[in-house]
Amino acid sequence: MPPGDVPDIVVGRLPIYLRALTHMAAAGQEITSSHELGQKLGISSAQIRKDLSHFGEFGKQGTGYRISHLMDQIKRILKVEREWEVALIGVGDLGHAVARYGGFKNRGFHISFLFDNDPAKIGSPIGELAILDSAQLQDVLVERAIKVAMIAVPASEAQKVADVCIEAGVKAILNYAPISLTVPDGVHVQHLDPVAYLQRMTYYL
Amino acid sequence: MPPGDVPDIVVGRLPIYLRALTHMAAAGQEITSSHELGQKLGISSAQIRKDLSHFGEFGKQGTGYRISHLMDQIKRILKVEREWEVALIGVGDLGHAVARYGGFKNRGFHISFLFDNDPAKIGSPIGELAILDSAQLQDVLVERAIKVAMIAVPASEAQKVADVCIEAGVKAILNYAPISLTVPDGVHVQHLDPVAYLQRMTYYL
DNA sequence: TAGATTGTTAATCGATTAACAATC
DNA sequence: TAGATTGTTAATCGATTAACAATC
Repeated sequence: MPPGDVPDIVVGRLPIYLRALTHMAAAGQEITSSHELGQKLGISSAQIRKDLSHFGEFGKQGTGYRISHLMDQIKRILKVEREWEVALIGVGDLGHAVARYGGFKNRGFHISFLFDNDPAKIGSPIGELAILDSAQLQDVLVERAIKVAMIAVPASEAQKVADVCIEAGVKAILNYAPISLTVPDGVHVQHLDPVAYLQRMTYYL
Repeated sequence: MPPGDVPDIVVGRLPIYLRALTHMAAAGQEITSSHELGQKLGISSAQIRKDLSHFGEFGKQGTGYRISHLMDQIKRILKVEREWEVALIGVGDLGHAVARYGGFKNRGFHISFLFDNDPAKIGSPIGELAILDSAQLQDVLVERAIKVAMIAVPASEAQKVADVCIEAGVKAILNYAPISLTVPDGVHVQHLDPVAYLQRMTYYL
């Protein structure tokens, strides 16, 4: 099935399904149903079946879904059955925490490079990685064919950093800076602005 | 306009508009139009006008929107013209970074309490706040009538912590743990799982 | 077999867009 | 005034849901 045929919003739910399935599997569960999964996530069972039907047939009538099989399939669809090398630009408090965050392991990503432009930080290690000079950013990204970057620099620098990444061939950017990045077609951005999510909830209070 | 009449997805865009307007204002700009704002955000001008029309009339034909006025109105709608006291539960690497994050200031939120269950951390300060014992969580939340919480504990504890928060009257939860929380009606949750956002992009690579 | 659950179709529901009168 | 842009209506587009035959 060609990517263009699947709505964005459906693709966006696949990681949620995968996350829930991972927890079920970790708890030793082997089989689930669209009904059970939907109840856990607050999504209708019909929607889950419809979403999955965009990509193939993964269940069995009367039984449901074998969790390990469905996980494998979703990983394949999302292209996270492999491990993507990720560059993290900006190693302040937040970037530091992201660099040490254990949650990328086994979910398709591995932070391979850290960059900062602060001379005091360049060369010092975080875990097993040394912080590289941002001046080398473009060269390293090109040479290592990095496609995925996370930006954790101040808002005032985020667009500039994004431009360099894109110029170097990066196609997916996770942006921690509280600013909307402008990118050309074919480059994907996701914004992780905690305040925006909080504001979205206070409306209802 | 009663909240029930406004689609969630519209409410979700207001913080994005507010963020973009804030940047324009910081750059000294005083007036904008739905067309300009839309272009910056990759959203159609019609959608922006339609979204805003759910809440009132904030612009002027032929001119556009006075940025400061529109910001005030959106802040009022989102209820962030005030400052919400927020409790942060879990002060590991990530929680630590969140606690030190300067980006909440002037956007409607203020971290007022830090909690952790690690005896080695309890009592030690981060900035101006001391880390409190999680055993006091429920009492403090009730006593101070806290409505907003951020959860940055390990996935295995997140649901338990959320349950305590909800029991204590919290109505909005920002969840950093990579797990889907189950909450009753009337309680709002937003999940900030960076890997889910990355996976959503790798589909297209 | 009887019960359960899938995958899919068609109907419903809701969101986005295009167009334009109103008006600054 | 002439040009620009809003707020709103109606049309279009797309997503969700309900229902059910297929089948494990």
